[in-house]
Amino acid sequence: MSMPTPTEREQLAKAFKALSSPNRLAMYLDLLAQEETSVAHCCLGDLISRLEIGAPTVSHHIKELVNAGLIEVQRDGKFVRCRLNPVMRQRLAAFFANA
Amino acid sequence: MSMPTPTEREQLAKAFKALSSPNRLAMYLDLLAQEETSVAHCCLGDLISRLEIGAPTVSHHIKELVNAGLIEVQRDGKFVRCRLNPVMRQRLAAFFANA
DNA sequence: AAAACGATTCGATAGTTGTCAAACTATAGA
DNA sequence: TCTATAGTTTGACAACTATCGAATCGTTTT
Repeated sequence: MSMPTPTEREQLAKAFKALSSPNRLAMYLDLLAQEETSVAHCCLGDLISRLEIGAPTVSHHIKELVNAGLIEVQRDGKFVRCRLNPVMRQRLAAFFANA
Repeated sequence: MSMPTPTEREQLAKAFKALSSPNRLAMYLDLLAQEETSVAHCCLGDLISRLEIGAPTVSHHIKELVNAGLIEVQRDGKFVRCRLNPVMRQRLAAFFANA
């Protein structure tokens, strides 16, 4: 594989930082699982109840994941829907893929 | 893909944490590049001169990368040779791989 | 309009981490 | 054995971060 540019490197580091917090990784895994079972709807409340951390913390973590390009959010009435960003997922897969 | 166990999740978080520091990511990329060009020999001095950080810091980072299972080291006389751990690389590729 | 619900923002705090300088250990060569 | 080279350990510090409680905002429902 080709070496990332400095900018790409920063984005990678940012993504890894976002996934380095156990709770944020758990959130990412949660969304991954949602995707597999094709349950479309996943709002913050779901994450809050599954992980055992408060709403402000979840909100903060979501922002980090969005900022790292790992997930996307969309307001839908009272709720905020979350889903993985497939582009970033693909990029990370490519990063580790052998030769 | 199947969901990781809690233990696997911890290991993943640890690996991501290790790669979340820009300089550690740079070191990992450096070793990745070495691998592609099949230059066998890469000691800490090489990393110290390419990145612009002190020897103690590099030593510390190497320990983190080893501890996270991302690289392996081996003493060889005065030098410490570093290389990627292909098993972990494979696991991370699988983690992001689609379906 | 009022109440309820979901999510965000703000301040504060305890804990973590990247980095350095100085001192130290280990190996190789003269 | 002395010196130079490669790497490690220790102690310290500034910067960052995960988390919380309280207050706030936006939307829906009554």
